Amino acid sequence: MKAYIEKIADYKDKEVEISGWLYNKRSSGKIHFLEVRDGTGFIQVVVVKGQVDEGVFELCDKISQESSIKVVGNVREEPRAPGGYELDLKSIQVIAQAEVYPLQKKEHGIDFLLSNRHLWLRSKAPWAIIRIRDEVIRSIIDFFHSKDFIKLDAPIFTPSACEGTTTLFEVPYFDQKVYLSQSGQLYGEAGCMAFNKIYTFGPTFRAEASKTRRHLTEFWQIEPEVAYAKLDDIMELAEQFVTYIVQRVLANRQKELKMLERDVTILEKIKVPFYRISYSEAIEMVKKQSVSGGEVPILQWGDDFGAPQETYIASQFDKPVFVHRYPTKCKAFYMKPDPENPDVVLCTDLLASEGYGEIIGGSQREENIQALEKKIEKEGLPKEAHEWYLDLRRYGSVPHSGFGLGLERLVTWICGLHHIRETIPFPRTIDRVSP
RNA sequence: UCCCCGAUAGCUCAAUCGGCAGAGCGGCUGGCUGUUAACCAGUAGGUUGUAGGUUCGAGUCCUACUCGGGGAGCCA
Repeated sequence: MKAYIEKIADYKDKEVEISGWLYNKRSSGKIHFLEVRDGTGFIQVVVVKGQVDEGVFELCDKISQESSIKVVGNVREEPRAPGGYELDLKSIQVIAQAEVYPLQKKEHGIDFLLSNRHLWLRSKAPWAIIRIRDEVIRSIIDFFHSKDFIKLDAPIFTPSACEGTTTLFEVPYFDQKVYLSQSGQLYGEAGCMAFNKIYTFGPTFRAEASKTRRHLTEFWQIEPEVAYAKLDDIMELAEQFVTYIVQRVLANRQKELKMLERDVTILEKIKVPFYRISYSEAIEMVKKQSVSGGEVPILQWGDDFGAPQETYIASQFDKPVFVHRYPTKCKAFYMKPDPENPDVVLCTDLLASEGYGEIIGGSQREENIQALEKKIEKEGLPKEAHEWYLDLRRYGSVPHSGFGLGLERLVTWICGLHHIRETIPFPRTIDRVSP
C-alpha cells in the first residue's frame, strides 16, 4: 500500500511503500539506519543483516545521500526512532543514484546555502519553514473567506508611479515603460467600492537598496480594504486576523515549530485584544526609558521611529502592539488626518513582539476629494496618474480603511527566525537573484 | 546610498612576531547488530578571491578591484 510519511501513524503494523529520497544514512556493520524523506516528512528505515536478502543489505550500503528510492516495509511504533515510527525494510528500489551531494549534515555558511537554495529546500529547517508559510497562506484565505471578503487580484504591471519612482522596478512594456507593483492598495480601494470587503494577495516589488534582515526586493503582501470602515474597525480586523493565523499554525504545525526550536509559549499568548498606544505615547515611552539610563536614542515629536525605537517599544509588550496616529508629515498622501488633531493621521502600525518590528501598516483613507487633491499637489505627485483614483471620491465616496501585511515578516516572527530570506522559497535580495 | 567585517581543501574553519599550509566533516578503503549531524582506523585532496606592491622570505603587511556578510536609513 502506498503511503506518505506525514500520515504514517495511520499505517501502524501494516506494510507500506514509500517513494522518496535518502536523507541520511547511519550504519553499524550489520545494521543500517536509512533516514528517508518523501517531502511530507522524515522516517527512519531499519535494515538488519540476516533479516533481508544479502543483496538488499549490500545495496543499502552503497546508496548515496539524496538518491531517489522506493522502500517497502512494515510500520512499527518505536520510541528510539526520531519520528516515533520506524519502517522495517523488506525491499528497496533505487530510482536514481545521486552524485556526491554538496550539502552536508554539518554547518554551512549562508552564501553557500543560498547558492544551493534549490537543494537546501530539502533540509529540515527550510522544509519546516515553508510548510509553516503554507499554513499561514491557507489561514489567510480561510480567514477572509469566513468573513465574506472577495479576493481581488491587483495588477503587477502598473502605469506611471503613484508614489514616486525611486523604489520601483522599471520594465519595458512594448513601446512604453511600466513598473512592477509595490502595493495593491490603490486598486484595493477601487475594489472595496465595488465589492465592499476585499483583499489583495500577491507578490510586490521594491527596488529599495535595503540590506537588512527584514527586507526582500520581492515579497508577498496581503491588503484588505473595507468600505465604510474606520481606523478602529481596521485595528480590530487586524488583531483578529493575526490571532487566527497564529492559532492555526499552533494547531496544525506543532511538529514544524518544534523542529525550529520555536518557543511556542510566546505564540500561545497571541490572542485579542492587542495593545494600542498612540504615537505620542510611544514617544513618551522612549523618552522615559532614556531618562532612566536606557540606550535607545531619544526622538522629538514629529520624527519617525527607527529600528532601535521600534524594537524597544515592541519589547515592552508580551503581545503585538498597535501604534496609531503618526504625524501627518511622516505618512503617505492617502491617509486621512484625525479630525480631532490634523497634525496626525488615522493610521496604525502593528509591531510584533520580541523585537520583530512592523508587520502591518494600515490607515483610514482620505475620502474627501478636495483634501486629497491638495495633498497630491503638495507632495508633487503626478495628478494625471491619480485621476482614476480620484474618481473613487467623485462617485459616491465613503470612509474606508485597510491595511497591508507582509507575509514574510509575519512568517519570520511566527517561526522565530533571524532573517527574512529563509521564509520564501527563492529569496530575492539586493544582490542575489539566483537560483 | 553610507558605516563595519570577511574571502585558505568540495564544506566549516585553524595557521603565534612575516619563517615547512593543517584539522573536522564530506569522498574513497576497511571495521563495527540500535544509530540519532553515529563512531573508530587509514587514504587522496591546495595557483590561500583577483591584480599589483613592500620584503631574503607574504595566507599574514600595503594599494586597488571583485564577491559575500552584518548594520544604518527607508519600508511590509
